[in-house]
Amino acid sequence: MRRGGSVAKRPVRGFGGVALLPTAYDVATHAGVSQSAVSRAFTEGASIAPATRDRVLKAAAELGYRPNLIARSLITRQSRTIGVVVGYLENQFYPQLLQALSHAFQAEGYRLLLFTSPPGSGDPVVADMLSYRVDAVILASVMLSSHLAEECRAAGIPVLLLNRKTDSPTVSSVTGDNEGGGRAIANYLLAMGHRRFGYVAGLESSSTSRDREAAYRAVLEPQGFGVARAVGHYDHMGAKIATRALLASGQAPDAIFYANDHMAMAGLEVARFEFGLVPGRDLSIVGFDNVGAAAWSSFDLTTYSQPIDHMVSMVVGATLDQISHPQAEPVRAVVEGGLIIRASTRAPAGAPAGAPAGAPAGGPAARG
Amino acid sequence: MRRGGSVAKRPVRGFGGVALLPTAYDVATHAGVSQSAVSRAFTEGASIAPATRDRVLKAAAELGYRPNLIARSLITRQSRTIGVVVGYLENQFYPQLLQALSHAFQAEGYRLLLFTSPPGSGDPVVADMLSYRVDAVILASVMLSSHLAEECRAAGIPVLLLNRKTDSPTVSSVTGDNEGGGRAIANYLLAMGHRRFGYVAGLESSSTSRDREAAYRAVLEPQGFGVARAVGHYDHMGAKIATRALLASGQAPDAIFYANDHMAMAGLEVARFEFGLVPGRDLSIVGFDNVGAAAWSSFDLTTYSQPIDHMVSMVVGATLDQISHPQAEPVRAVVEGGLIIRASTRAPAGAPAGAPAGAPAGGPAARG
DNA sequence: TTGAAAGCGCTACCAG
DNA sequence: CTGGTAGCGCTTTCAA
Repeated sequence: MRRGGSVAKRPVRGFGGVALLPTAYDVATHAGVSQSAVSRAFTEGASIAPATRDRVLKAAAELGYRPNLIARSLITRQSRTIGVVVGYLENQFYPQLLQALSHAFQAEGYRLLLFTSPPGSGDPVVADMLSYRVDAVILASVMLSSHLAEECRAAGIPVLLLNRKTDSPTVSSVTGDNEGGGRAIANYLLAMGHRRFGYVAGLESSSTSRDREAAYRAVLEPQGFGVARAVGHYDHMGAKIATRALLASGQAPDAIFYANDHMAMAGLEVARFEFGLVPGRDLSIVGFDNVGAAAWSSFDLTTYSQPIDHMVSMVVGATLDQISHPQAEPVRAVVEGGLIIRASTRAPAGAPAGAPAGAPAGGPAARG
Repeated sequence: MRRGGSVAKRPVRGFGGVALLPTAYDVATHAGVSQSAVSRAFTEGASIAPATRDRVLKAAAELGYRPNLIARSLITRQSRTIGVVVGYLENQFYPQLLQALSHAFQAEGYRLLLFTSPPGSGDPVVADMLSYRVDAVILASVMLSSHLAEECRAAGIPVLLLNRKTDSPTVSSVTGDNEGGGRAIANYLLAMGHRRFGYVAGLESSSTSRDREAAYRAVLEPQGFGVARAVGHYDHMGAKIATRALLASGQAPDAIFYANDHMAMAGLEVARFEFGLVPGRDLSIVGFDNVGAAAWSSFDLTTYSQPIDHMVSMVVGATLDQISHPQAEPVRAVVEGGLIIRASTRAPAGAPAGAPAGAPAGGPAARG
């Protein structure tokens, strides 16, 4: 006997005074069918007569019933929940990514369980994603300890890295085209006549920053050009400090590539407001990501785009694949972007610095 | 008999080839205790002998066992999950809020289930938070249909509005001090000698925008000053268009208050780059929120702060209260901010426009 | 302090 | 197509 057995129009109040939601059992009684029938009525493609179904749905609506996804998860062993770990949301790229991820997964019937890694605490907080039985884990811009990766693997939970790579062969990753971007930027700056180059790294530990820098140098150094270098820690203030160091040096670079737009915007401000330089005339500043604010007139930043929608659709696809085929090979996708030329870089002789922005070149592509 | 009855060192592989995680039952067998004992070992303050507990924990570690929170939720009727609905993350205020919320709730042992409302689709997506049995719902910057609010109430799920109010007496809310901010801004602009005022609203439907405007007008209009007005739709481009309309008019305002920083930054760009005006000299521009970028040198924006940490700790406290005392009165907290004076507003005669930024005045406070 | 047993609300498998 | 029945993995009585 359940709760005194009576069926109420509205959620029954339990003995503690807390509201109890109606269950499939209540609906069944109300509709005069079995509890199984109620389950079927709410299961896509289940074998149930339309009439029965309608009767159940009507009863459910009257009682304000909704299937309890917790109970469903317990038996289906699918929580329809994706654990997402993001680091810092200051860099606009990540909120944009998060929003796109959320929409894309919602469209597939999944929800995001959000985990932010507070400064110090790495794994411990993240680790209990496993207790929540998320169907997959997506790590955007966070260190993944190999221990956690191993635990996820052991638990059969797919791990996907977004905008980050790892050496571990068991985890999939989706990144922008760091190599292509670094090369494109170097070539473009060379073509614009620059000869003194700088690079502001994100974090030394970041594969993303390293890959961009390596590709940039791979173009410049063979031609005999050195690259002045500073570390901006992916941070607004850090990038300002790095820029000051670069610009205050004897042979200050007149072309600086930043590991991302977030830092490039900070650098541009230092050049403009502290050194009185005009970006696009006295020096060129280039970022990476093409975040929304890069297009604002305060920055008008030349950058290499990371097409968020493509990256997200790629990672969603890979995630769903990994969920349905746990033994599938991990994916390592590189999504091409394109050089977006704006006013922060020197224009070719004869053209005004503030020339119209170029369209992104190239589309998405997966590469081995 | 479970799964053939054998206990493995590592997660057993089920028949479908999918990894099955060890259960409390497996751990019990391995440790030579009952399954109840395993449960107790993982329950804070349960009655269990230290020796037993250690034995269980050791066995659990060997098997890689983690309690299944889904199963726990089913019986405790607490998912330890908070549903958070955010609208658009372009405005940096919301990522900041989200990050702070996430950290604060994580510290209390709760996780955030993220729901973003795709343009168009309002309730439907959000509605299945109820199916996920979230312990509470926090709505930041999203319309709450009274229908959904009612459903939550019926389900006994507390609803909290963050940075937004409603007329419904059953939902709690935590907002910044829109009235105090609007007044402070008006008084400050008056004191700086402005006589032609403008306001750029967010959305007409937004209580936040309306409250700020009303307070602003309540100071200005009794003194005989009108307020030119445009709607920026809380959007970068919308704010630019609104600003153009204001500045192109015959009697253009020389002091414009924007419903938030996100729009104020756009407006400042229009004034500076399209109208050749120098903010802080030719006109004053004021925002609301004090987002991170407001302090960047490109904007150096005078604004009224919404102290995120205080708002978040307030909403977390209220949420936990509502969860543990479902019949508690809804909270309506207003968190005071302070006027942050930067270079985007005209300085008093004699002082340079780019005077050092002032410190926020006043601290947090809850008011009825 | 401990183990056995009874569910939480649901899905999935049976017969019918 | 339908109703019964057996669990999913856990917490929580209840006796011992």
